[in-house]
Amino acid sequence: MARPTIADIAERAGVSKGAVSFALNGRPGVSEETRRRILAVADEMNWRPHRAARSLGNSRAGAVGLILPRPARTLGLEPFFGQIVSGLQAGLAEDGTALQLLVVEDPEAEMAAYRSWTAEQRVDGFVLLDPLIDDPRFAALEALEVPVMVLGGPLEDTSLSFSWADDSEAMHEAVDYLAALGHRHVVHVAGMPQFLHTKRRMDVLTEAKERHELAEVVSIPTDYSDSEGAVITRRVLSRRERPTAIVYDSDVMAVAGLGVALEMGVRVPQDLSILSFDDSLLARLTHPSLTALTRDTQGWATEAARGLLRLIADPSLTVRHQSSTPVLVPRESTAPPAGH
Amino acid sequence: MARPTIADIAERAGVSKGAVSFALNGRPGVSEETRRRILAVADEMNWRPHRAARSLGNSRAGAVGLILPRPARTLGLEPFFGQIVSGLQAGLAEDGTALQLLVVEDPEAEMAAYRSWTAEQRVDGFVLLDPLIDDPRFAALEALEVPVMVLGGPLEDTSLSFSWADDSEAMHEAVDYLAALGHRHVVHVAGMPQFLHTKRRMDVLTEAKERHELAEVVSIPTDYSDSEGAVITRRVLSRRERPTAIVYDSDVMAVAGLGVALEMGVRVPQDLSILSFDDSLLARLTHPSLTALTRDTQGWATEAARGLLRLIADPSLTVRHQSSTPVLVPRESTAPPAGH
DNA sequence: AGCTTTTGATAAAGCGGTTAAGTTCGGGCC
DNA sequence: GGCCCGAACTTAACCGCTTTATCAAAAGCT
Repeated sequence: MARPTIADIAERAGVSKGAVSFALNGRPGVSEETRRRILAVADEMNWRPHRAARSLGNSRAGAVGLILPRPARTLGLEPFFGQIVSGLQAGLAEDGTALQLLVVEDPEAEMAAYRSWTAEQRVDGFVLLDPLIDDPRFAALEALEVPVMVLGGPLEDTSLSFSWADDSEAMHEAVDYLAALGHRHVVHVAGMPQFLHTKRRMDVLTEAKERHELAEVVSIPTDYSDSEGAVITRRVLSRRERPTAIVYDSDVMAVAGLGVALEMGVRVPQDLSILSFDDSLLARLTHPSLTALTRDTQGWATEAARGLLRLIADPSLTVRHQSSTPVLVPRESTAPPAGH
Repeated sequence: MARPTIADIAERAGVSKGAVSFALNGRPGVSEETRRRILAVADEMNWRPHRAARSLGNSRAGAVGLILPRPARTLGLEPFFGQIVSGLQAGLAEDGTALQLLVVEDPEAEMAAYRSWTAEQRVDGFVLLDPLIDDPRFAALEALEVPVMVLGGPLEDTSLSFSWADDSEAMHEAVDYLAALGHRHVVHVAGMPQFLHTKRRMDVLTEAKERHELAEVVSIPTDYSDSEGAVITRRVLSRRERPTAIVYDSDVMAVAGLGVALEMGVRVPQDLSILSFDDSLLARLTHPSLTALTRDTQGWATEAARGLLRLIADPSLTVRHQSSTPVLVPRESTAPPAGH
């Protein structure tokens, strides 16, 4: 038989459609006995709710959107995305909510997608990655009045919910560690400067210079690509006065940087310490393996997903969640500088 | 104003709901003039079709499912998935179709998801990864009568559509190359033996032994993890008679293997050639960089997505598409064996 | 002119659920 | 006994869009 509908069940169980709906959704209006009978029939007929029909009725799409404004290839390159996606997925699955993915090429397309998915009621909410400084998306999304969970923060001047990890604290830990090892010349190969977390990391570095009386501390922004990571590394290692330590904002760049060091005959960690502000298989597989700030990205995303579900259930909420601070995992790529 | 519906448009344009529907969907039943007027009104009111409502009517969900039976963390580890996902996405986006992702822990959950998503009409079709030998999913999916595009093949004894790349041919190229360099002892660190493509690669190797009169050729199956890759490598490099070349079925394992070689003081490529049957950033970032069989994974997925869309439009079709064969890209990790 | 087609539009019936608003009925209470 | 009430169901409207049946008017044909 084709898909059974609640009408079929109703007929078979000898009750009305309404009663079936009550029974199946566990709400009052039917006796326990009737409920059991209806459930038995539904089960026997192998009934499943029709998503679209349900959505039409109660205006819940049963899905949330993740829109990534990145060149499509980065998705395959940055392990970060895979972890985020599977983490979100795990959190949403608890509720039977689906994750809809869209990769777009530019910010305009991203905004257009938020608008159309909202208008089409395709999703019940969005997850937003990489909040920017003065992010124009915030106001637009607030105007759309759609539940949004931002992965990053903390955010001010917005009613959007967010889940953040304390990058500043983590960066402190990293710099303190390098300073304790005796490093005085540190370069920070940063990510995109418009990203909120990039800025926060850079700020910590500036401040650390005074605190630890470091001789040199520079943050150099990049686009996160391995090639820029390599270029910058080559440049700073070519200067008369080399840094003795480099902090990279992603493991991809750190690995690229390590490659440049080897290529230039700079020994790691004897001549140069390398620290990655992002951990993944990549950081563990290299030789020497990379000291990294590690965190449970997947768990973070799962938490965020749960928050978003709460938000969808009660849009008046504002969820502000702090996940665990990244932790320094020392590996082989860091050591005291030569002559220390 | 809240979401405008076609009823609002109809009222404003002074026509019936039906006429509006005809006009918006570009089908006959309204005059050109009326159509333009209706479209103008719709545009002005910023109307968007309500997905659920549309789906209810014509039973198209406007989404396809990708269900991954993997431990969630692999998603973040294997660049392969990111490329597949973004590739599929690109193909589906051309049609406004969405991609729904689900990561499940085991094959039972996978099958359950196929069933429930089909029953709930949540998706119009599925993309299937990693076809197995005598894959039990095929029959189940055929029984569900839902459009399916398998990434892999070629498949026999099934009506499912597939898009494949010629692994055998690629493996031939790899082995021929190693043989030409003078290698006689080759180890193949394979993937999961139940995977169709793993088997095909292993078969080629067996056959190549005779063709090239190689002294030793073994395929050792693994679970694709970096740790197994490392363990196997350590084992074969510890034997009295070492292989002079190792072919890895994934770049993650190849990188892990490279690490073991370095750790054991085995020089690459002087003492050992390493070839990866999978290319990504990973293979390029290591030192030495890895010779790899490379292919346009993303493009492959995009093609497959298009095929699936055709299939959804006309379920009587069977799409059998062959994408380009992986190509050998020599890098620094391969060379003639010592003393050759 | 008289009749059949074609064209352009309408009204209404779903699609498969949810839900507000009845309807029945048995029981408790005065 | 009459009245009121809550529990257990039923009815029917509705969600937004598609589609079929219907119809009036214009156009085509002999």
